[in-house]
Amino acid sequence: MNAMDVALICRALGDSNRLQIIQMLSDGEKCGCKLLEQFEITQPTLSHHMKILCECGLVEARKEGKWSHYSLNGETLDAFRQFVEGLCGSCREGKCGG
Amino acid sequence: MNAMDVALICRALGDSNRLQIIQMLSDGEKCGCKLLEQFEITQPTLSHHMKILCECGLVEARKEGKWSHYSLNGETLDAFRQFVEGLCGSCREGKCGG
DNA sequence: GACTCATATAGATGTTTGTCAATATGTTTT
DNA sequence: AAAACATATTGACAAACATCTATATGAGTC
Repeated sequence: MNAMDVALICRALGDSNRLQIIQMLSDGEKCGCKLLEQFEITQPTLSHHMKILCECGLVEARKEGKWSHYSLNGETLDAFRQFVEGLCGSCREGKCGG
Repeated sequence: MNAMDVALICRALGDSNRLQIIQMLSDGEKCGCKLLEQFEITQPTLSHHMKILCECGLVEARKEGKWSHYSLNGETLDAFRQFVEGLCGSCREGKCGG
């Protein structure tokens, strides 16, 4: 995963609503209407957020009839985790402050 | 670390220049002028980016004479890593797609 | 004290972004 | 077929943002 992919993911996670969506999805697949219930946003806004989350690869959409089921993409998430761990690894070598 | 802190960090990392700065700092403390050399941006712009990185807690500034030395804040970074790992953990329990 | 260097702040500007209302698409139900 | 439901798209708009120029602050040097 290159730096541009990471930046894209971070930009996606940089919105509180989207971060909350990710947290909800970490508990398992959810359909759009279930997600919508938890927010004070309109349906088009949720749709917009889901598009951004899908485009950066964090979320996958599964169409089933009129429903869209969203779930985390474990591979992307894991690659992202590895990137963050890489940064932390340097700290353990004493290269960071604190 | 609560969700708002994480969102703030992600917003900071969501800019390619700032992400690159973080990567450079993961190799050890650097002063502002050294960082500036690596980018095609003006000094005020770098200063702005450093402020954002400091405000979210990812970076610490150490003043020494006329120089500012910047380094990663290992604690914040580690807390952030833990948050991301938490999301991944759910995936390992089979709650994610892919 | 004047000059240079490193950094910060202020103000301006064009771009991106989060949001909404309106509408479209496609599916299920009656 | 019509109505209801879930989602996506379009267009508009205000707020946030990245960037610049100009200027200020403050430290070292001549």
